[in-house]
Amino acid sequence: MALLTQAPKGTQDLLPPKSWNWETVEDVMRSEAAIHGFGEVRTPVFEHTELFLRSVGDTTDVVEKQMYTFNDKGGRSITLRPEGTAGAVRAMLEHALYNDGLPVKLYYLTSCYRYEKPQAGRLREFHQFGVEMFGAEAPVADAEVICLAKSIFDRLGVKNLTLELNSIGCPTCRAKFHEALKQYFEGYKDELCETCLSRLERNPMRILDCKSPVCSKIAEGAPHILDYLCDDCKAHFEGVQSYLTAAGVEFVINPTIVRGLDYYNRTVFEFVSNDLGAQSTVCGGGRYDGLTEQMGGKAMAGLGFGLGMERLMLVLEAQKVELPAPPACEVYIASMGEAASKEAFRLATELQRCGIMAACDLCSRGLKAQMKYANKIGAAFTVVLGDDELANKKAKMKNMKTGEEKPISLGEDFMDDYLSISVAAEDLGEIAF
RNA sequence: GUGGGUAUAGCUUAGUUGGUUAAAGCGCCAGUUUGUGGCACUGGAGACCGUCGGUUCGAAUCCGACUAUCCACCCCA
Repeated sequence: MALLTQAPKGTQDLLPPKSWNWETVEDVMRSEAAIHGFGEVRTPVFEHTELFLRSVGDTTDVVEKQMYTFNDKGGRSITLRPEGTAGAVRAMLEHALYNDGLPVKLYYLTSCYRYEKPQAGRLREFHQFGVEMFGAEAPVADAEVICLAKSIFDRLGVKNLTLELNSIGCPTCRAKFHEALKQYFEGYKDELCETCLSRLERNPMRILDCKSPVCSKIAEGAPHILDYLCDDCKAHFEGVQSYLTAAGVEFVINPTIVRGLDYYNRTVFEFVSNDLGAQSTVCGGGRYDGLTEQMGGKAMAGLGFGLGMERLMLVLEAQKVELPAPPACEVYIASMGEAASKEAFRLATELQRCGIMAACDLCSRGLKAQMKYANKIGAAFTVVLGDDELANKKAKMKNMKTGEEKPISLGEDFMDDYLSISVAAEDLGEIAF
């Protein structure tokens, strides 16, 4: 029974008026993306499973245990996208967008799916705003992408976000670093937690990220990746920092940032908030220069980020950030009797055709109930229609804030009268549309 | 996947040591001189007390399992 009346675990319905807040935030994102020259890409919710194995990495947790994978009726292995980058890269390569000039700049606002145990800021269906840039190798590109995220937060008025920055080098310098890490942690084999012991062989960098007090204490003395960067990677990382500084963007270097998706190299970054629970990363991203080639396409530099919509909304809520109120009804046309009901509907329709938010009775309610309803939906004006008004082709338009009533024609002058009354009220500051 | 908290109207909650028709506020609907909202008053609808099973003469209340939800680990956005 609950199957029929309860949304699946880890999913959420988005309802008014909250959905209005989402629209507002999404509008800011679209607008900032456009300002920075990014165009929207919409890719399928599902892709061939192989795509994620190759891009995200077949030993990552995301791929190993969190994907919604199934066989379709044609026997293909299909997966609901667990993140946005893979599909965007695939689409970019498939349609050879690099022929349109470089860099290619794309953004998306989509749902993603991961089979995890839900908790604060972590759902099975969640939504990401993300951007991807291809064909730009210079450090300034990293800064541009980071600045785009930053400008979204700034425009929304989000406070207390820390930009944490790191470089995880290229495959060459990372190999040396892995060796150094292994040597260091081998010395603490008896003290490391169980998961970290298994990480020691597979991916020692992850130990740096462990939250257990013992491991993180040990990790404090571990070698820093930054000391192992090759000359090119070092120069690139310094370049990114200098461009960020030039743009006035503050950041802190956090050598423990380790992204859990295999495709990252060089620059990685996160925007973290104290207003969230354990899932404190609102936005995370970085560079993935080898990815296009690894996916069998043209070798191109690439970078981008994903920004969690649900987490951002949680931060906005926690910080009580003021967002614009949903648009309210401008005028409600009440009516008594069938003839008046038709006239009310006709007038409401006429107003709506002019882009004015108008409403009339749809529930056959009494006048008093209609007025109550008008008040409830925040109508700035009401017009009451009865037999007298129909006979005289004249009615009164009431300003719900001041209670003042002004005559309005029901004939050809209706729109003119309506506009002059509403504009006058707006000029007086009595209402605001 | 592992651990802990919670589960009573749409929402927020009360429910005494198990004891009749499970309560309140908000919200919703309708009235309070049959043509005017906000305020106030009156009334109404709305709950198989998460589900199943057990203990008992009797369970919202005690026990167990399951499910959902929240939080943390893990992982990440």
